[in-house]
Parts: sequence; structure tokens; C-alpha cells
Amino acid sequence: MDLLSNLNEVQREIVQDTEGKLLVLAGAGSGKTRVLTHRVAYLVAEKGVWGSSVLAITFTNKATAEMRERLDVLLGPDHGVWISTIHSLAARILRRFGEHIGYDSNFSIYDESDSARMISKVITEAQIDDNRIKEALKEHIGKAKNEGMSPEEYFYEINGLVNDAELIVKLYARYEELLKHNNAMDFDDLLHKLKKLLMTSDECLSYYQNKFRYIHVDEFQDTNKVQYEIIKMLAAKWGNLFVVGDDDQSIYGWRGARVENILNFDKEFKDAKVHKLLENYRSTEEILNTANNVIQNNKARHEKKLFTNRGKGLKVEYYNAWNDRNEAEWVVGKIESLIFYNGYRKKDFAILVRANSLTRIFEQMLQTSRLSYRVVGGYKFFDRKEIQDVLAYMRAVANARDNVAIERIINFPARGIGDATIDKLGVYSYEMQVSTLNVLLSLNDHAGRLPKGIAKKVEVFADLMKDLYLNKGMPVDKFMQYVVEKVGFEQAYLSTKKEEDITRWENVQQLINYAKEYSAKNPGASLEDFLETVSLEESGKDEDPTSRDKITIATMHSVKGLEFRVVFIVGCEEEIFPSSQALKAGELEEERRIMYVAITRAQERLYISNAQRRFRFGKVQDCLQSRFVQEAKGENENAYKLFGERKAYLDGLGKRPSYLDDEPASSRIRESQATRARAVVPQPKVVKPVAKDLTGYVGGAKVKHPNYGEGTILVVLGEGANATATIAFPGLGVKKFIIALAPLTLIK
DNA sequence: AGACTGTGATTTTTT
DNA sequence: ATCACAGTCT
Repeated sequence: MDLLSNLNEVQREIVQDTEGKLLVLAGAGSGKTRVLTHRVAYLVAEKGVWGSSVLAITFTNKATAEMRERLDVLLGPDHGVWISTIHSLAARILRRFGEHIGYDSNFSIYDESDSARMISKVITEAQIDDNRIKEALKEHIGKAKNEGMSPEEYFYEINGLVNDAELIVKLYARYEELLKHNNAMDFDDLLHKLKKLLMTSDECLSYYQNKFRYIHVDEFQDTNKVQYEIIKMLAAKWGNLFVVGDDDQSIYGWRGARVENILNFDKEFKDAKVHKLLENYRSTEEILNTANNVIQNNKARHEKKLFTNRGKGLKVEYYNAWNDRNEAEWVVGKIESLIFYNGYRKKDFAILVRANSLTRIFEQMLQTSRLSYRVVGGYKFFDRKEIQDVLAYMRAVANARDNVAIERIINFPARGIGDATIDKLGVYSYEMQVSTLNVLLSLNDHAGRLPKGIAKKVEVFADLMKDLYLNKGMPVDKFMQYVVEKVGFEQAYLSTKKEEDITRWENVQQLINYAKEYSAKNPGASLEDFLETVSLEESGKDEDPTSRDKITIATMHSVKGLEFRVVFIVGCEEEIFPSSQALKAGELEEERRIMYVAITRAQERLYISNAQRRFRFGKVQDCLQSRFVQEAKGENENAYKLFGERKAYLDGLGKRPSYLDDEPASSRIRESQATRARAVVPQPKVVKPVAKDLTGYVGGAKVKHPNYGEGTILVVLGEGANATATIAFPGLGVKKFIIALAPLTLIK
């Protein structure tokens, strides 16, 4: 049979095992997506299951696109299978049934920046002038929603653990109220409210339960609590739930992903069948071994030994660069030589970074070498101010209650309308119990209450909005052009003669092109449809990776699921990778999984590098090689010790570790740097990480942290250098630290 | 209301 | 280095 012929035995078995609950533990590069798509295709083509009763949930838009593409090949384009991210699934269901829980179907979706505006507003409104609370509040709200907790429920969760629990919950509740008032949902809400809807409305629940007879979840290790609950509810009727994932690739813990979902799946469902995909089809043995060297340092994982038939392959190369520029030169030099002598193409290469801020130097270096590249992740086109502004005009008329959108544009382009006036309009809106847009649309009734001059200005804006409102039924691309023209974006940007503004205008035009493409592809799509696509699938808009021959520069997170013949893992320095916040929070294992994901992207050649000095935060800084480098080399049992010695040496304490002798000549230059620095700069006090006395760090002890202040240890886990402490900081929440490394001091 | 100035944080990752 | 934000001046 055609469908099964290009699968291995295990894969074939999984594909044919169609009924009931199935957990597939799929190692990196083991053909996970292949199994998933073939299984769906098998259901439809061989089992005669109707495509529209099959649901496949993926984690990113990229994965959605890839899966749809592959399925189109296997089944032809009209298979009707519902493939989407869980967020857009939620949005679709909520548009249809949202009124059951009090939402209009045209609700706005607030992205990170909209939501940040709202949070600021809530804080200002409560007259709190503590700068630190914004971040904390954001974190709390996200956490509460990811756990699926209402303000009340969340209060019980944190009460007693966090000092300002009451305040935080009050602000969370107010934030919710405002969202509701604006007929808007943030990203987390899409899930949170979907759960609520499914629990409230039998009609909605049974509709989708009946519809989806077979449910598939990709990247299951990345699901959070609410997502899992939603999936379980949807699958409750037919019980056909197929989940695939790899606990070693769980790298979204910071967003509430719970590895336990995958670790406990077979315990939760006793009848679940478990399959393992252990054959790696992607990488050579050398690369796979490197990956294994790293990941085996993690404690919380399913032990799995991947194998490959790709042969031994080439040794992994390491480079300890003298500075960031030198590192980039090395990378580009390697690329040039591989292209010239070994016949590689540009699209075969990926340069992987931990954080977006590291990409710049590689971009520069590739530009000077005339090598074309693309940057994945990073600042998104749709996050640009000018794009958000155009969209805000469209949003404001699509959802009349979207006050965040109105406030965003009421004074752009500048119309002389300030905060005071906006507040007044808010008051009228409250008095009349109508939306701010409605206040504007019927401004005549209120204009008398505003100062004369201001009233004139507001009227101009009101007339504009009225005009746009009356024309919102146009085809999406036409409407956008109409908006841009009426608002006068071109005038606003081109009159200043500033380089930056010209670019902005070009971006607006690009947005119009995007809208044209969209309209052509989706004739008859409504304004709401368009806005939803933009807010949930904006990154899917990127050109597809294989079409152009370009080098890829990307964050390690954004290449999950992809593969490249040659991979460079750069910027392997402490505080960068592992990141400083991960170190602070004691989330080393997740960082290590990120390293694992990065390594396993490579098919043939892998290069790992670090720079000893790097330009960061406006100045050149000394950097310490990441402990992951030692782990990758297979010296993992010594990694912590070496790391400690090396840090002491660079800090001007301790003697030169002998293993440094094996490193390239550049490190000797570095040594003279260290010596010089030592001579000139008075030494700051340094705590030797390995020598720290750990006694006294027990549950109940009070400790002090330079950034978080005083806190109480809740529990200590592990021993020695690995011991972690979970500490409650009043008002800031609970954090985890590695005691030996964290800057903690005991207080009596 | 808007322009100007100084300060302080910022750099983790994504829907 | 760069940017956002708060505070002050015009």
C-alpha cells in the first residue's frame, strides 16, 4: 500500500493503530511529523473517515503550514481536515459560540503590546507608582490564565505565598473587566475563555465533541494546563486521542508548558498505548552523541537512547573566539569555504542564537561577504508601529468597543488631542453606557461639554471614524487602502523627510500588498477574518524557508522541527546561554533542552562557538564559555568543576586551568587581557561558586537576594552543587535557584 | 498639548 | 547603544 510503504515498521504500526488513546514518544528527527501526517491520511484514505471530523493541533503556524502542505500532497487539497494551532482553533470556536459566555463574535484579539497597554492603564488607574509591579503583574496574569484560574481561584493559589496577593488579584480582576468591556481577548484568554465556554455551554461542547472523532496533538510536551484540559474535553466523547512529543524538547516551560502532561499521560489514561520512535533519520552519530552528552545531564526526563544509520560522520568542531567579531568571521569563513570547496548551498546553513539580540553581528558579516540570509524570529513586521496603527484603525471599526485601538489612533497622526480629552470621552462613554466609538459617532450631543478648540479637533476625528465605519464592508484590501488614504498616512510620513518615516511608509505599502494577496486568496473574507489572521498567523506570512537559497539566522526556539545540513550554535556563553534569567530562576534543565534542540537540528556538520568578549549593553564585556560546551565535548562529569575553575581564573582568583592549554591561540591573547584587566581595575568581591557553604539553606530559612530582596525558603531539593531552593519573595512570587550559583545570603 | 531632557532598564524564548 | 518613560518647560 502506497501510504505505508515509506514508513519504517514502528511508524507503520503507529499509523495503523487508529483507535483509542495513543502516546508517541518521538525522539528528535525520528519522523514525527511524517507519522502524524500519514496517520491522518490513513484515517481519511483507508479508513474512510470524513476529513472534517479529524482535528490536528499544532504548536506554531509554521508547523500548521508544513503539515497542511504535506497532507495536501497525500490526500489532495480538499481533504477538509481541520489543522490549526490551538489558538486559532479557540478563536474560531469563540467567534461562533462566544455569545454563550457574553462575547460578541467580533471580539478583538490583543497582542502582547495591546495587553501591556491595558496593564499599564490598570496600574495607573489604581494609582500605584511602583515600577516593578508591571512586570510582576504581567507574569501573574499570564500564570493564572495558563493554569486556567479566575481571579478568585488565583487568590487562593497565591494567598499567603505572595505579599500583595490581594492587590495583584484585584488588578488582575480589573484587567479582565477592561478586556471584557472592550470586547477583547488576549492570547491567553483565547484558551482560558474557550475552556469556560466548553464548560458552560453544552450545546457548544457537544457540537465539537461530536464533530471531532479523531484528535491529534503535535508537540505535546509544550501544552500547558488549560490547553490540556481543552483537549481532554474535546476528546471525551470518542476517546480517540493521539499525542506526539518529546520530553527532551520541552522548551516552553516559561510559558506554562507542562512536561508532566507527557510524562504522566499513560498513568492518567490506563488504556493508553505507548509507542517510541527512537531511530533518528537526520543526524550523524557524532552529532547524535553530542546531543546525548548534553541531555544526559538532565534529571527530569525519560531515558531514551536514539540511534542512527547515517554513519559516524564528521567530528563536531568547537571555536573559542577572541571576541564577537572574530566569532562571526570564523562562522562566515567556514560557510564560504564549505560553499566553495564542498558544494553546499546557502540554504543548507543555519546560525542559531539563544537571543535575538545576538543576530546583528552575523547579519553584518554576511552582508559584507555578499551572502544572502534571512532572519527568523526577531522583530516582526506586524509589530511595527506603523503597521499596528493601520490595523488599529481597522480594528476600531470592526469592534466598536475596542478602546485600546481608539486610544492608539485618536492622536495619530497628531490631531492635538491629549490624555485629558481622552479621559473625558471615557467619562461620557461610561455615563451613556456606550462605547467610545459611539460617543464619537454621536459627538454632537457631547461636543458642547468640551472646550471649543478641542471640540473642533475631536470632531474632525469623529467624522473620519464615521466615514470609515460606513465603509467597512468593502473588500479587505480596498478598505485598507481607503483607510490609509483617508487617514493620510502618506502625508504624515512623507512630509517629515526623515529616513525613518520613509521606511515606515514603505512598510505601510507592504502591508497593503499583503492585504491584496490575502483578498485574492480569500475572496469574500470579512474584516474580522482578516484581523484574526493577522493577529494569530502573522508569522506564517514569512516566505517559506526552502524557496530561496539563503542562509538562515534564527533563534533556537524558532527552528524547532526544522533541519539543516550545517548548523552553527553561536554565542555559547554563560549569562547568554544559559541565559541570565534562567540561571537566576534555576531553570538550567530547560536551557539544556534548548541546547539539545539546537544540536539535533544538524544533519551533517555541527559547529559550536563562543566569544571571550562581547559587545553588550553598550560596552565590551568579558564572557565565560558556556558550561554546555564542556558538556557537549563529553567532559560533562567535570563540567561544573571546570566551570568553577575557569570562572575563578577569569575573575582573577585561582590559577590557570590546565585544559585551557588545548584551546586555540586566541585564548592566549585573552589571557593577557585578563592580566591587564587585573592590573588596572580594582577587583570586585567575587564569590567562588564551588566553594559556597550550603549548610543553613533549609526549608524555612530566611535569605536575601540582591534583585529580589528578602525571602523564605520553601523547600530545598537535591544536594551539593545541584541543590535548588524554591524561595518565596513577598510581592514577587516564588523563584527557584541553584544555591551554589545564585547570589543568595542567609539572614538571621 | 507637545517638545525636550535626563534617567534607567534592556536582551529569552512565542501564540 | 538605544529606547521607553517620567518630568519639566514652552
